[in-house]
Amino acid sequence: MLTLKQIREDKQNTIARLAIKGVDAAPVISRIEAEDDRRKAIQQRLDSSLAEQNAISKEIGKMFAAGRREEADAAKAKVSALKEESRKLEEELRTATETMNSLIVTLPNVPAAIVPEGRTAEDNVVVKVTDLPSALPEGSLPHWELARKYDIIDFELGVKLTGAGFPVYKGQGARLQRALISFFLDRNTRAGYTEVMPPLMVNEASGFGTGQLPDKEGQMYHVGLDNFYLIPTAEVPVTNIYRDTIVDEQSLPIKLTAYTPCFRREAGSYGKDVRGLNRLHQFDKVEIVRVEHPERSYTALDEMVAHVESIVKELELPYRILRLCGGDISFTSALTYDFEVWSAAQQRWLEVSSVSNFESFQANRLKLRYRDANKKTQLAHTLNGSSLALPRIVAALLENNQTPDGIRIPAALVPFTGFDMIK
RNA sequence: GGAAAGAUGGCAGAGUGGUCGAUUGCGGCGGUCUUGAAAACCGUUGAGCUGCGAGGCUCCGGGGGUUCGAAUCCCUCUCUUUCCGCCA
Repeated sequence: MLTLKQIREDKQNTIARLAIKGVDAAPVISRIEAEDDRRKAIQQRLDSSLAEQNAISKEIGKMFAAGRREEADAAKAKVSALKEESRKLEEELRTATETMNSLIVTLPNVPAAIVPEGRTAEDNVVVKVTDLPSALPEGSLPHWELARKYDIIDFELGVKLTGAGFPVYKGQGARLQRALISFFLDRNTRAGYTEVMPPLMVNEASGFGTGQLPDKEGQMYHVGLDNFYLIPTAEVPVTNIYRDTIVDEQSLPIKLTAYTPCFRREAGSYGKDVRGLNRLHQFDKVEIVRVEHPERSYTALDEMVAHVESIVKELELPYRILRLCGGDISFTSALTYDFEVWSAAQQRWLEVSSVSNFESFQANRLKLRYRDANKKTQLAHTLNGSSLALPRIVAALLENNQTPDGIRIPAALVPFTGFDMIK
């Protein structure tokens, strides 16, 4: 969520830039300001009432000690009256605060200056694109047919065990999954990210911390008996490590990487988008997360993009990098780069990574702060990105590398798979 | 799953109804001493809201209650530890 300070002190700029996300923030901000003014006024009245109650209560203690019982009884009556008043004020304060907060959380993060205008994915800016390979030979297959041909991914078996979107990886297919996970973690730790292995279920507080709750409740699997949620991404447990914490300025940047399965209900998805590995309910992903000093978060974002790019290159996949436009960027992000790899058989781009700077938007909700040189606490900046998500990488590898002799494994991956062809 | 004990500041650990946002120790920071360091000594050291400021308010696991007054009493939830049971 945005900070009140940001909204009030940088009002015109906030309104102007939120317009890039297609949001008319002016009316909401006016209401926030009014509610905040009301809140402050009530709080002042409440505080002075409480201060008086505290003072009198202390006096009462002394009166009793001195045996002045009648004076004490009179004072008691006075505090009772004040208490009645403060109960009402507390109620008013609560409603004012709740109203204000419920308005603030409707505002998305302010996009960075270089976020392009636009409403749909069509308006995203292609920052970089590699050459596309020449068309695949006659008789080339999409990955779901290759998966069957080589018996490496069994979608029907997953339906039997669980349901659609829960594939079973077999033989070289299973080994390829494990190899990719190891490969990604290896490259991330080499780049200075510390590996963590977090829980795959989180409590409500963590869901709120990264903003999945309350809005996207329906997108997560919920374990009712214990009130836990299956994580939709490692971002949730890993970022929540820093919920309600104050870190030393010297400890920044904090760089973490985690492999986890991800669980998503994906309610409402259908058609070609969900074919094969394109969209699953359970999939594997390696994530990178950074906690940064505000002055360095955009440098960090560039580093992360360069890092992810280097991995995609090692996999020898054609790719492009997009800077998302105002309409396509997520609610919480200030600037996002998407990586897409080319699926030769499907003739379409597949998103495999999304790298974002949230500035202090997430940190404000998390209460993630650092102590600066003046010992003041400041909100840190958070960033994260996929490095990388497996299914669509696998889809592209299978399709792009198919040969009459089998599917070729890129050289960088061979040490991890232990084979160079899927046959 | 059953039983018992517990949750206090970065950590350890006092505090069972009033002057306690909290004794003390460790750690951290600043200083004295020293060529430098260590030791010793002195000082300082939680967070949030509000106010130009002085200051005021809130927070002792979460929520609720009793009381003029709650870290302290009551209810409830969560978690931790120990014992028993079960178990990869």
